Amino acid sequence: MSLRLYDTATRTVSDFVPRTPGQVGIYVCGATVQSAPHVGHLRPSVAFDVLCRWLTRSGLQVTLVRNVTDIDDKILAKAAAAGVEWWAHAARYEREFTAAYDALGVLPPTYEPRATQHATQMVELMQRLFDAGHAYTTGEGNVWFDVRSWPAYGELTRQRLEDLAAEPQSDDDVAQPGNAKRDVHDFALWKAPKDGEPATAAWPTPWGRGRPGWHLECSAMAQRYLGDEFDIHGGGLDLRFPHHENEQAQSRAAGFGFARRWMHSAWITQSGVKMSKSLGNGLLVSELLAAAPAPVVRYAIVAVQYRSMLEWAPDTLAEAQTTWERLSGFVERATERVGSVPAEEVATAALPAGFVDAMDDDLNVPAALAVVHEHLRAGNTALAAASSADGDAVVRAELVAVRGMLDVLGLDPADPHWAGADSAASSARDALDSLVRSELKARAEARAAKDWAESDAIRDRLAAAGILVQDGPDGARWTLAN
RNA sequence: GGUGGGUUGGCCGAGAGGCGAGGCAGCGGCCUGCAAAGCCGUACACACGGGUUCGAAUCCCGUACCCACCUCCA
Repeated sequence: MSLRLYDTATRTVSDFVPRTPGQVGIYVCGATVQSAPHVGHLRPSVAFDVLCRWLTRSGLQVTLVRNVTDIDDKILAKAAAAGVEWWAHAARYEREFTAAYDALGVLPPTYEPRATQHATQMVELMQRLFDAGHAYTTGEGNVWFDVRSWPAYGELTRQRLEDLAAEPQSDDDVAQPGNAKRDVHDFALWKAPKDGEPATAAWPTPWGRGRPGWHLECSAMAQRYLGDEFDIHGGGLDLRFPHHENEQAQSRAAGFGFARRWMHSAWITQSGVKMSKSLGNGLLVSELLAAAPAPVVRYAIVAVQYRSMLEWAPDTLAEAQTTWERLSGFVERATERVGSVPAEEVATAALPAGFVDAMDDDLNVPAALAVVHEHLRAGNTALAAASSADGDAVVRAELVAVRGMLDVLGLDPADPHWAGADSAASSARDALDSLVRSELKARAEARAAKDWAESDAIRDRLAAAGILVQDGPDGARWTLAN
């Protein structure tokens, strides 16, 4: 295989060579489950889902770790404000994130570790840092990483300590009076409880009770599930600094190789500006799913290369909907013509070379979709003719090609995930089909008699009931209006 | 101040020295009794100013504007 991927550390696209042949380990920073998921959270979810699908399709065995940060300042603050336990607050939003991922067709990770369940690994990591002289404590529960002790600090994002803003970091990183950090840029490995925080939000360590720093948890969990060194570390663009820089510093200072490659997904913007809840321009996933079918939302996000800003324009969803109906319409009509294709065949058939090349080029999905559209046209053209052995062979070949390519993008319209095919809906559809067919039979007779008034009356009647009729070379077919 | 990213046609969005990506919307056809779907064709581009080159949207220099990270952030 000749997959090439961008690496944030080197800022170049280079050949992806798995650390262990045939296998790939990926760590992606997941959500801090402090509030409902919004459209911005979908970008890395979908981007790394496509990466994993492509790696799998390319024959690699993927181990994906996506963590859940279920303890942090905001969770504690919001839970306190709402008068609920912090862990109840976290659990609630973790469920919302899981539901959002599932709705969008994001395949579950191999492991989904929670920060609160890995205090042991974090203490072990801190001990290594103390032993190596890179950590120090300033009192009960407060443990810091000593950035001056690690000359490589800043290498991931090419920051020099003296160039960083000299102001204090977040509240947590400001040492208490009489409790001074050695350097303002030293970051928290472990945080002492603040006044009023529940006792359940602190864990014992040799340096006092407290809770995990945000950066430490990822380093500890990556090492726990992927080993000392692994292939790819991913996340959103905003995590590069300080989060990923700090992760790399503490893991390497502890003697681990850590991530061999860094990948970051770009923003979803509105009028060029990053969408985020703090700016009040974020769209909740629940709002999106109320506005459009889930695969339409996924298409809108998949369709842009993951390192490019994705502009969420007023008609983004409408456009995605049109395209999705075109894709799913072909798959439906082709399947009616040549019968359903086994999932196994879709998942293993050879993919068009142009599609493979595009995906191998740092997941150039827009270019890959251009290939999908080529095959879509070819399939539709074959479908426009009346059924014949040769023509149907073309239809089937294009159906397999289109579904295979879309499957890599998590967008195969015939995937049961999108069908919502429970047996009740299915039998209801069968019942409806027999009714509609008798109407269509009457219409066909009227048309044969050139009784256009009657023919159109039947079509109008069906349309009023939400059933659209389309005449084709082999007779009429019907679909439900959206 | 430091570190990065960007400016492509009405909109979205690939490309990255010569072969008019693709999609959506528009326009014109074909097919159809009509419609829908589909197919074919088609106008409108590479922020600005210089330069290199036989040839620049792509390379170089400069300018303008936009965005992001350096607090929490996907």
